[in-house]
Parts: sequence; structure tokens; C-alpha cells
Amino acid sequence: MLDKTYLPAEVEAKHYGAWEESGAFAAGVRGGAKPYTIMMPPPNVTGSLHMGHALNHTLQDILIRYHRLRDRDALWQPGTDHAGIATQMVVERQLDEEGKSRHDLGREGFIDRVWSWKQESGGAITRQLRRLGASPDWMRERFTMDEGLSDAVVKVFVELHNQGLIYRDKRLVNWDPKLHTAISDLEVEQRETTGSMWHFKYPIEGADNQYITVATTRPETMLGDSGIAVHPEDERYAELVGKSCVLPIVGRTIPIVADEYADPEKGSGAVKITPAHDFNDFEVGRRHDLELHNIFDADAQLNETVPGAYRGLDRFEARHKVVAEMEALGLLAGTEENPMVIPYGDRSGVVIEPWLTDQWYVDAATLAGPAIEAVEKGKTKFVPAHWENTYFEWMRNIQPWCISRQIWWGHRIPAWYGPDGEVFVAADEDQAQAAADAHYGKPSEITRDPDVLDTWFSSALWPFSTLGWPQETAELDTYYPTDVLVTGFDIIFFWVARMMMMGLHFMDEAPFHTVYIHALVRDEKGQKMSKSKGNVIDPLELIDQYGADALRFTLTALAAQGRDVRLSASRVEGYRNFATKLWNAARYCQINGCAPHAGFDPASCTLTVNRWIAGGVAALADDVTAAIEAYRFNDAASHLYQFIWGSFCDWYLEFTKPVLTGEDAAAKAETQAAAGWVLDQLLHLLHPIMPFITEELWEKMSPNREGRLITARWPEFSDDLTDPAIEAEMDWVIRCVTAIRAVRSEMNVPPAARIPLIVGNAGEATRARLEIHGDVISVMARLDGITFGDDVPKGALQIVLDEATLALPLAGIIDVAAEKARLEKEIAHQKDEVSRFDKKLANKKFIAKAPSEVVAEQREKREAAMGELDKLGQALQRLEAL
RNA sequence: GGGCGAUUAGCUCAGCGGGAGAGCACUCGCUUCACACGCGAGGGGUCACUGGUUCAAUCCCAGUAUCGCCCA
Repeated sequence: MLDKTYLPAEVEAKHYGAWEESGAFAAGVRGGAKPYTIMMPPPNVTGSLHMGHALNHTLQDILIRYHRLRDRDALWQPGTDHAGIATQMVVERQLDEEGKSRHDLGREGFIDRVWSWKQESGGAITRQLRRLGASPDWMRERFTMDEGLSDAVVKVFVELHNQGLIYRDKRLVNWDPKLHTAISDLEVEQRETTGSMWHFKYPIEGADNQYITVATTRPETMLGDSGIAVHPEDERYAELVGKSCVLPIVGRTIPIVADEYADPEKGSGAVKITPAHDFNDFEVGRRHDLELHNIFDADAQLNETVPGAYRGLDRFEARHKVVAEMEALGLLAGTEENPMVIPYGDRSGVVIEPWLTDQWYVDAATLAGPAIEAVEKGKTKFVPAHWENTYFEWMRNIQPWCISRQIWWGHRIPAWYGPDGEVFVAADEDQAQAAADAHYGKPSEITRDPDVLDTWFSSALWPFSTLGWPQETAELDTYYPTDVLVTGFDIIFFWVARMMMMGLHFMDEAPFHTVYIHALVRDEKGQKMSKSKGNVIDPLELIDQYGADALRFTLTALAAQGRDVRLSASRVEGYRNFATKLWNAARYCQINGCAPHAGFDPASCTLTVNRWIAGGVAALADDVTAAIEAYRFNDAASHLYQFIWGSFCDWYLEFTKPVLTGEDAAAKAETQAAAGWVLDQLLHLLHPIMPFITEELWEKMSPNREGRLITARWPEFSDDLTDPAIEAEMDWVIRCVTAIRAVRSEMNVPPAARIPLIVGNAGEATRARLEIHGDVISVMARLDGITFGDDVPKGALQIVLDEATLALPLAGIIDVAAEKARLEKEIAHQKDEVSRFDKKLANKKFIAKAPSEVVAEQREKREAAMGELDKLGQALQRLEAL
């Protein structure tokens, strides 16, 4: 027999091991079955499972398990990415503790060290995903630095370069002075702060005591100024355009130019231009052919181009010194507070410096074209659809993508330089050498570009590189394009957009037909979870405490489209209780010999209750199927919860108690089989969301079955299981029991008291229903016999149920005044109802314009209310006649 | 500044043209032989505000307010 409570820990470990060992997760084992493919967003190899992962992987696992049950050849492709910067930081931190730096090890030694770190502690998250119950095809697990995936990276780089879509350029980049690497726009976090705005006076050349005032938030960059811009239509400065001024401290003469970038409304209307250290100024400088003065080194310290006193200073020290010196010179015109946005590196947390360097770029604008079109034409759909806007917005304004990184861990750029700096891009060194030799007409020395590629460059290839591309593999043929991508909105730009671009360019087809964007998981107050706030809920702790199924069900139930998920432990506790409820229902079934029988046909049932629950199961299967197909995961969860607890446990198991303990052997046998069947169907339908408890019960309820629930078949039923007459009948029974219970409770009838029921004015249907269900009603409403009779005894409670009046004689027990008040309240309520319908039906426009079925429905409702009002009036009369 | 989203019961959220639902919390009552992680019965909402469309608006449209996110 099952234990009294469900204990997740051992059950989870047992089944996960069994699933994985049995090959249940494996794709490609179902002959000609139609593939269903999901590419797991590869988590960072340094990462550990947080609540966002838990939600993301729960939803993917639901889809994969569902389609696996639907006989699809389900491939959920797992793996991790090499997270260039993050991983290098982790290993460098380790070295730092040993008092070493990566330079002590050298490039090769360092990379070996990273690999051994990965061997020992990388990919912890894949073990954590197992705790969650995720069922990807682990045998196919990939890593972006794997040999095959690295081949794909090289091939893509070389081809895009040959096509002119990858090029080297000297531009301003977002330079991280701590990590000593360029990063892409997306890796820069814009933080709002209040800074200062300093106003400086620059003397006009050749004019005594004439100045032009400029405002700046970064005084130290004035050392690199190469011009002043004013708006072409700004009359205040018209006559200064074409003249020059003398840059204080430095002494350089710089021109005053007219450019629309200068905003006459802002500050003085004149703006200093530092083309080598500001993205906007860079463009202005280009238009006016201004000089570029790079004043920083890689650490963002001032270099040898600035006056001696400033060399070697940190940028922030230099700021104070510049301000002090300008003030001493009498050139500081003022200072004010200024709200501004400052760029920070998302990994390093330091202020990013726009810095002039040579880097490799992808011509993203060209690649974006087909990627935009694919979504416009509906080849790829976003769910919810409004995320398309975010995608379009970014894609239509896309900037060149800087893909080179000045770090060691990653895919090294396949480019070599000749003695004069000529670049040779090739798949390997031999080919580069050959190209160089041909170019120079003699054997020449070449050196490889030291940089590596942005991690997202390799992630962008994930949907086809993991399937073996550039080899022409059977997997590629079968599983590309994939079906759905499940991810959070925060990586639409980083990853989704880039996969779209690369997939379309190299595979000619978008990598997936649907992108399901789910919410962010927040804490119960709606705050984003973060380590610094200390409000992080660890999914593994919740799993330890309540079980993986409870956590999965919670995340699913809360995953409504377009809403963030606010998670609290009490919610998880509630769904743990749901698991226990199911467990105990199964326990009850087991105690009463209700087990699934092979070949049982629910349509063959003769008992109304059994036919009723079978119809309910069929409707539930339809609802759950439709919800999952529409990515309405919370609907699926709520249908299951309502049915299992609210119908199966609350009513069906109670209805059948008299049968299971009764004398009718045939009825008992049918009910045992039916209950066993129903439970079995419920386990199937719940399995994608709660895989562990369902697998366990599936096994326990019928120990000798072949196979496992994970690879069973999804229930599908024909329409003939639903019968409106049966539904109406059972609905009546439920209303009958509920009404009696409610009145008993309201009138304070002691719960244990068994009281007789006298049914007056009963029609044929009511008599028949009471004939069949009288026993059940008696048990559930605690009655002492049911009789028919139109004479209501003195001091009876009266309930109107359709045409009939149910009387519960309780002379001496009930309070007549209270009962009178209760009936009067009911009457008042029904009168309100009737007048509401009357009002509506008196409206000629309503009768004329509303659909006839709506009018008819209102009439029916009015009649029903009138009928009830009539019966209640009679009941009140009888009470008053006492 | 531009865009997107939200505003429904004390809390967290479903619903989205024909007089509003769930879970949790709350109140009352239950050792009813699967389950107190339970059973039964309740209380609780001018569906943010203002207009418009419509026979009919919580639902559609416009505007306002507040909050959140993304981009500049």
C-alpha cells in the first residue's frame, strides 16, 4: 500500500535515473515519426540554476514530454556555451588566489587550465536541470567550444568574410578598461545617475578676452578635444564659425565648426568635440575632418599625448585635476547637477570607455534583412505576438556587430597578418600561409590575430552547429528547422535575432517557426531577484523542500502569457498539497481495488457516475491538449487542478463510495475498473507538468505493466463519451447535495445529525434521479431516508431545487424566525433577478438587434427565476401557516 | 523623448462583448473509515478614472493617472 504522504526525494532520484538509463530521452529512436525539436538555450558553463532557468526549462520540458507522448520523434538538444569573458574571469580569479596571472601561464597554459576547470566544475547546471526533471537528449549534449561547433564557427567566419559581411575596421568601441576587451553594445548597461555639468570658457584665437563657453560632463576628455561645434542656424555663434579657439591647458588650436549635432537649446549651444572618445563626436569629427586625439591607454589612464602633469593619471583623477586647473585659470564658468546616463560593462561593472581600436565587425544590417522578412511574413511567429515589435525595432536599427574580444578563452579568429599588416582569412594556418605566399610572391612570415570571437557568435549557430553542420548529417536533415524556441525576452537581441540571421543566411530557413517568450521570475513583491537585494529564491531549495513536481506546477500555473511570474514559497506549498491530494486519491483507489485494466472501454460503462466521469476526462483531455498547443501553460495547469481536485476527488470518489462498499458485484467491478481508468488518464495528462509523481503512481497502480509513463501515449477520446443528459443528471445531484449542505450549515444543524428528506412536487426526472442516486445523496448530505410527499411537516427547512421542494423536518431544532429570514432573503434575491431580466426584455432595441439565441436565453433565465420565486413564496407561506 | 505592458476580492493572478472566477489568506463548523499538506459551509469586488462605439462594455476605441520594462 502507498504511504500516507508522498515523499518526493527518493521517487525523483529513482525515476530520473531509470528514465535516463532506459534511453527515454533519446531522439531518433522512433523510426519514421515526425520530428519535434527544441533547441535548449545553452546556459552559461559557469552558471548555476536560478529561477529563470527553472521556468524556462519547465516549459520546454512540458512541450517535449507532451510531444513525446504524442508519438513525435522528440529532440530536445541540450548543451552549454563557453561564456568567454565570464569563464575567463572565473579561472583568472582562481589563479589570483594562487598569486598568479594568466600571463604567467601563457596562452596555451591558460587555455589548458580553463579546460581542466570545465572538466571539474563546469556545467554544474546540467546536473541541476536533472533535479528539475528536465528530459533533454543528454547523449547529444554539446558545448560551443566542441570540435564540431568550432569548425562551424571557422567556416561561418571565413564565408562571411569572403562575402564581405565580416570586415576589420577602426572605429570607436565600448572598451572595458578592467577586462581589457571590447564588448558589444548589448553588453553595455546604461545606468541613470546624477552627474555634474561643467561649463568651460575657451579663448577665441586672436581676440583678447573673447571666449566661447562649452558644457561637458567629462572634463578630462577636453585634453583630446579637436573642435567646437555650434548649430548652423544659431545666430549667436554665426560669426565665430570658421574661426578657432585655443584649447586651454593643452594649447592646441581647434576649429569652430557648424554642425546640426549642436543643440542650441542645451547649455550654451556650443559643444566641445572629442572624436576619439565619444560616439556622437566621432561622427561630427568625420563630417568636419577633425583630428583624432586618443588620450587613453587600455586601462583608461592618460597616455603620452597629454601634457606631462596628466600622464599616467586615472580618468577620474584627471577629471578633478582638469577642473581645478580650469578654475585656477579663471576659465570655469560654472557647475551644475546633471541627470545623465553612464555606460557600465555588464560583466566588469566599471564605466565603459569609448575607445578607438581595430576590431572585427559583422555587417548585421545586411544579415538582418531576411531575418526581418521572415517574421514579417509569418515564417517565424512570436508568442505573445507583441514581442515582434521589440524584435523589429532592434533589427531595423541594427548597428555593426563588434565580434572580436581581447581575451584568450574562446574561438580564436581565423585571420593572419603578413609583415606589412595585410590580412589573410582562412580556415587554417596552412591555407593562410599559402594565400600569403601567393600574395607576396615569396614565403613570408605570418602571425595569427590574437583575439577571440564573441561567445554569441558561436551561440548564433547553435540550431544547426549542434546538428553537425557544416557536415551534411542526417540530423541536420531531420531536425532543422526546429519547432519552437522557448526563452526570456532579455535575450531576443543577444540570441534570437542572431540565430535568425545566421540560420537564414547559412541554412536558407529560419531556425524555428515559433518563438515563445516567457516572463521574468520575480519575488513575491514583484522585485527582480538579484544577489545584491538578497531576494533570490533558490529553485533547488524549493525542490528539496516541496519536490520538483510542486515547483514545476507552480511555475506552470503562474506562467500566463505576457505577465511576470511572482513566486512565493506559499504558492509552491499549495501545489505540494495538490500533489499530496492526488497521491491520496490514488491510495484510496488502491485500497478499494481500483486499478487500470488493459482493454477497458469507458464507453461500455452502465452506471451514470462512471459515464459522467468518463465524459469529464474526455473534456479535460481536450482542454489540456488545446492549452499546451496554444502555449497557454497556466490554462493547462488550472484545468488539471480543477478537475483532479474539484471533480475527481471531491465528487466522483465520494459518489462511488456506496458502490464500492455495496452489495452489487457488477456495479462494483465496473466502478473499480472505471476509477482505475480515470486515474490512469489523469496521470497521463498531468505527466508533462508533474513527471515524477505521475510516473510513480503509474507504476504503483499497476505494477506489472510494460514500459514507463514517459513513453506512453497521450490520451485521445471520441466524442461519444460526452453525454449532455448524463451531465445534467450529475449536475442535479451535485446541486442537490450542495443545497442541503448549505442550508444545514446556515441553519446550524449539527453536522452529525441525520435527518429525513421529504421531496414535494417532484417531477418524473427528479423521482428517477432520486431513485438512482438516493443512497449517495443520503451519505453525502447526511440524510436519514428520502420520501415523497407534498405535505410539508411543521417546522421544516425548505429548499427549492428546480421544480421540486426539498423539505427537511427539524421541528424543535430549527429557529423558525431564522428560516423565515433566510427564505425572504432568497425571495428578494430572485425578485432582483427577475426585474433585471424584465428590464432587458422590455428594451425594444435589445429584442430587435441582439441575436435571437441571446434573447431566448434571457427569457429562459427569467422563467427559471420566476419558477423559483413561486416555489419560495409557497415555502414561506407554509412556514407562516405554522 | 520613443515604444511596450500593467491597473479585476486583503494578497498573487485568470477571464476579455450578454450582470465576474481561482489559489492563498480570512470567518464558522467538522477526529465523515484516501487525505488536517484534509473535509463542509461562508464573507469579501462602482473589474484605476473620463469620454466614445454598441441593443449591451470589466472586455473594443480614445484620452487621463499611477506603476513596471525596453530603447535613446
